[in-house]
Parts: sequence; C-alpha cells; structure tokens
Amino acid sequence: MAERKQLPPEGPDAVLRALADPHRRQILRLVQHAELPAGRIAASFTLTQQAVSQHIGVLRQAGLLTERREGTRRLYTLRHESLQPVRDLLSEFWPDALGRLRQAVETAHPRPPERKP
Amino acid sequence: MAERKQLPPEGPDAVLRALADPHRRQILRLVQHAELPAGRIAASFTLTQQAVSQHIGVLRQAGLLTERREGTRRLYTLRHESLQPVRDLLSEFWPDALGRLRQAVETAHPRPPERKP
DNA sequence: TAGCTTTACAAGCGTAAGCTTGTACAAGTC
DNA sequence: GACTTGTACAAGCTTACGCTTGTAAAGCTA
Repeated sequence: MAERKQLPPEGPDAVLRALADPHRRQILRLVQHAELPAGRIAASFTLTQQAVSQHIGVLRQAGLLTERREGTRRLYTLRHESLQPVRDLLSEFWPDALGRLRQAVETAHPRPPERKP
Repeated sequence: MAERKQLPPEGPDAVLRALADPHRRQILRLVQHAELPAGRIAASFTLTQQAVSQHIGVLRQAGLLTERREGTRRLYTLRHESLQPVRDLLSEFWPDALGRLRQAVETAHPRPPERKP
C-alpha cells in the first residue's frame, strides 16, 4: 500500500483555507473578470514572483482557478462554481442568508419543483 | 507604544480560517440549534477536552460563538451573523449564487426598499 | 544554436497551527 | 474545609504555512 504522508486537503477545507488568505483573495479579485497571466498577477504584489506563484498553486489546487497555457504564459481565471462549498456552508449555518431569498422567490412563483430528485 | 507581536487575524481571515477546519465545522453543527456546554461538545470528539477547548477558542475569537456562563459550565451557541464575511465573499466572487435569487425576488416584488440606508 | 522571457520547482527559514500532557482555578457537594 | 466536576491556561512537540533565494524547464526570437 502506498504511504500517504500528507496529501493536500480536499473539498471545503481546501477552498476555505485558500480563501482565508488576503493575498489569495486579491488574486481572485484580479482574475474574476479577466483572464490574466501569472506575471501580471505577480506584478500587482510586492511579493516575489515565486511567492505569488505559490499562492496561485494553492488556489489552483483548491479548484478556484482554471489554467490555460498560451506559449510560455499561463493564463488564469476564477472558476466560480468551485465556490459551491462556501455556498453550502452558508446555507447550512446561516439558512436565512440564502433561504429567506429562496422562500420569497418560491412564494412569488408558486411552483418550485426545481429540485433534483 | 504597545508592541504587537502577532495579534490574531481579524475580519474575513479569522472567520474563514476558523471555518477551514472540519473539527470546528462539526462544533458549529452541534451548537447551531442548541446551546451546549463545552463538555458535551468535547464528548462528541475523540480529541482531548483541551484540544476541543482550543478549537472553541478559535471559533470564539472569530466571533462565531457566543459564550454564556452558568455555574462552572460555559454554554456555547452559534452566532449566525458572524458569517457575514462569508456571505460578502460569496456575493463578491459568485454574484450569481445570491444575485440570481435576489434578482428573481426583485422582479417578482417590483419595489423592494428593504435595505438599510 | 544562443539568449531572452515566463513560469514553476526546490530548499531553507521563521512562525503559526493543531495536538498532547500537565496544571490551575472556579463552582458545586459532602 | 476537602473532594469532585467543568473548563481553560501553559508548555512542548510535530507538521504546515508563507516567504525568500536559487535554479530549471518550456517556449519564443534572433
């Protein structure tokens, strides 16, 4: 059997951990609408290029970024869907935050069979 | 001047970091509806009482728990509002997750002045 | 080919996180 | 008072994190 020393966290852990750093949130802000190369991302920090590359790695491993290679450059952009664990967490622990809205919607549209079986 | 060596993280960082641990999320599940004493929380883990106490400390410092003392016991419960940073983050990076619902609501109720000034 | 650009990989350092054991302290019970 | 219960504080250990410097690899360009 393979000895797994310490494989990276998965699921909600990875996403939440990745988001718990201000530098990384700033990176997400940069790429949430535009697709940017690593270099341009790094240029907007006072950190070294390598440090930013590591942050990008964390975000990528958490599934928060998509990578597209173009020549020597790597272009990154936010994968919104990967925030699903955050949404789930919110709806679990603060149902009002989403639920009140949902309820209002369902009240307004009295046929809500919009749920998967 | 006071020397601040490394004061604990504040705002979104503290909340997200606190939530990024499965043990702590489990604690929140336990106290999200019921107010429980530290001992009963600790009893549902295989960790030591002290370890759980430390997790509670992290959650408390992040503002996620309220503490009420009753005799020698300390009763904890979830402070839902403290999840606001998570909600903010979600609405910043995944506006659809909340916004689509909001939009539907506003379409259905064409005058929604339900916002604080 | 050589040289340049863009980016990641690697090693090392200091600090923080998460855990354990040991202890202290406050509040009830006898 | 002495004992028990409920809980936090403290020290110490191991591992992870965030950063730096150094280097290598992949792709352009001349």
